[in-house]
Amino acid sequence: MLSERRLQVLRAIVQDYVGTEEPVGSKALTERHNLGVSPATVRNDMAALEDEGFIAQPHTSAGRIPTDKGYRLFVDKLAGVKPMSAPERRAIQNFLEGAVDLDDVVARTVRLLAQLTRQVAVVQYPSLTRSTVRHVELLSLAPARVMLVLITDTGRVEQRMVDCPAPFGEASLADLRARLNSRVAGRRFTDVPRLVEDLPEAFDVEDRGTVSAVLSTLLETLVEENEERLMIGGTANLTRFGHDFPLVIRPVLEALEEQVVLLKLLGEAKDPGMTVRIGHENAHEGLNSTSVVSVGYGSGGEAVAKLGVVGPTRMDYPGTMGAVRAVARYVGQILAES
Amino acid sequence: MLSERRLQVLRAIVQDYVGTEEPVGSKALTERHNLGVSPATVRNDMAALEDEGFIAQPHTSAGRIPTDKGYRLFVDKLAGVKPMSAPERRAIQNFLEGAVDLDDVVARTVRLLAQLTRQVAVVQYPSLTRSTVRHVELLSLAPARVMLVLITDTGRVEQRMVDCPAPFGEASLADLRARLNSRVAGRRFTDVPRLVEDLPEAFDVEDRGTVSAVLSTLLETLVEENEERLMIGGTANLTRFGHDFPLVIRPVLEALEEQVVLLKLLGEAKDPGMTVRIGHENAHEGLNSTSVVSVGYGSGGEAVAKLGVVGPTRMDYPGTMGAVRAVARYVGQILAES
DNA sequence: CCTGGCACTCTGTGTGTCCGAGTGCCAGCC
DNA sequence: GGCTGGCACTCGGACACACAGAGTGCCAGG
Repeated sequence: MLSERRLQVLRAIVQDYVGTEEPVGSKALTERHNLGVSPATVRNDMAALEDEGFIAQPHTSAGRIPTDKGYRLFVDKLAGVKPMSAPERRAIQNFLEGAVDLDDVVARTVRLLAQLTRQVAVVQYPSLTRSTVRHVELLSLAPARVMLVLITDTGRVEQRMVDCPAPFGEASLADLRARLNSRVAGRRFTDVPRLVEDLPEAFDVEDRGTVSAVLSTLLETLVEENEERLMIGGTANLTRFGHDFPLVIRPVLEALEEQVVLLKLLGEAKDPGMTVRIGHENAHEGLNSTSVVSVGYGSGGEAVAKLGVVGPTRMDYPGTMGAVRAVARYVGQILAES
Repeated sequence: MLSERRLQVLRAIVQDYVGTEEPVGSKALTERHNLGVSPATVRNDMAALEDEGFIAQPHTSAGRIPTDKGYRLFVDKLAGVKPMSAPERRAIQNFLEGAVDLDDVVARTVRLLAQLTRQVAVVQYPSLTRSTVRHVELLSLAPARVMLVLITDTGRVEQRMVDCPAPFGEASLADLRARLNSRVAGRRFTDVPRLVEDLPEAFDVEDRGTVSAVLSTLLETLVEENEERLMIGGTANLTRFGHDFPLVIRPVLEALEEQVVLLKLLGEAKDPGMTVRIGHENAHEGLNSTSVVSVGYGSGGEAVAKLGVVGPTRMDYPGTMGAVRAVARYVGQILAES
């Protein structure tokens, strides 16, 4: 196990490197943090930390920079989450409260996160699978064409076309609409399948085909997780990435355009609390030089989606985590209220 | 007026510079394009072109690069639009035909444009103001709360909450729904206001407040142009921008995140055909080193929205314009079919 | 176990030189 | 009058080199 002082040295290295973006040497360390020991001692500690793989030298006779493993230890053991100040919290709340609809909530959240962390923000739309049905609407657009509109408790609206196997009268449609809503309104998505299972039986034989078609489209919509949308913002912050610009930034931009990748990224974070994935811990190769801080958020106690930021591994972890957590909390509140 | 040969020289300079990204000198020009004259002659022509402001030298004793004015002349007079090849056209069509809904159409269009042009693609969602109403749905969510859902002919769905001044019964709601739809379904947005003007009069006094509230929300939704959304993609292509990377790319990324800026950008292009804005012709400062190629598209003959690409002023204009035009045409087809 | 000292190793920077590409101009030619 | 070849000039990029500065590892002594 590493001695207490060595951990302190590691912490100091991470902090300085994050601040200066430059490899940090033993002398500078002793000057800026009063460790109470000489540079020579620190050098010994550094050598030990390097042996353990927590820090590395870009080249001989340069200072040290933390490795992914070093950041990991820093995040897990050496640093907490820096809480937002009261004025900051108030600002967050004010900014989010101005939102007029779900799109706006998400858009504002992205902006806010990007601004607070000065990094790339990613916000997933509240997921369908965990929310509840507010209302299902059926519209007859043509004799054999029905439009299905699903409205969720988070204010999200999904619409689908249904081609009917047989013409479907307005009366039947109204009947189906009423029966459907009385069964599923207010219920969780996961409960819907068994609640509507026997619904076709209540209809005349000639209508059952259409009813089944509508129901299966509804169920499809409910489980269609890959339809999950997300919004990103703050990509301009990528320019603050580092010196070796184009090579690093390119794969990141590419990854950010792949919704699938991002959804997987957020989805992977199983931890109910905050998840930090550092450098190579990210499965996607293009993100190997980035860290992802993500957390679930939701209306009420339960998480319905994730949000987070993507930034260089050399990031201010405590501050970023604090901002992410605070934003998630307030977005949850806003969603619960609306 | 410039002689024919000088125009040829300008065209050659633009083509070479776009290809190599390096200032082009007189000797290289005569070698690669058989102009039938010697380098010395070309130098004289270059001097003339420089006097007129069509080309410039980065420094003395370097080759020339086109100025914004030079590109402008090139686009207006010297180059046409390069049509897509038949296989390319087929590929576009196939790719777009796989789309399942409006979001998907737009998403695919963005991807396609970004891939074809290897630049940043911007696609505006079909605008509300020019399209027609397919259906208006009203749902009663609480005694004094109605949700208004507007479905357009392009498949777009907008929803709004309406707070009613007085409780509103299901019967009245059904009545309003029926009357509303019989009047506005299939009509253009711009016609709606006068079509519903006298609608409140058909209702009991106690319901008129609510009817008015619903109507005014509907009208708001119809004219709310700033709610126009758009989708962008291919930002990874920004990395191919040039050498002086971060300085140029940063403002571009920032501009791209400002929907307002982009909408204005597309909106400014008044030309019914294709519009090309080169460098400083763009009002937004951050885009002064980019060119924007945009065009309207729409279901049926009429343009309902715009799409385009943003790239370095040093871009392949004929090819880009060809791709943009072709994509716009096919998207229009797809929208008309669905 | 810490410390001061010392020799060593790099990188980044600045200087000087050189080469080549490209220019502008001029005199001559068609 | 316009095109051409020739020539002197300029400037940026590449290369070599020296040098200062920061940082290291190691060792002997407290």
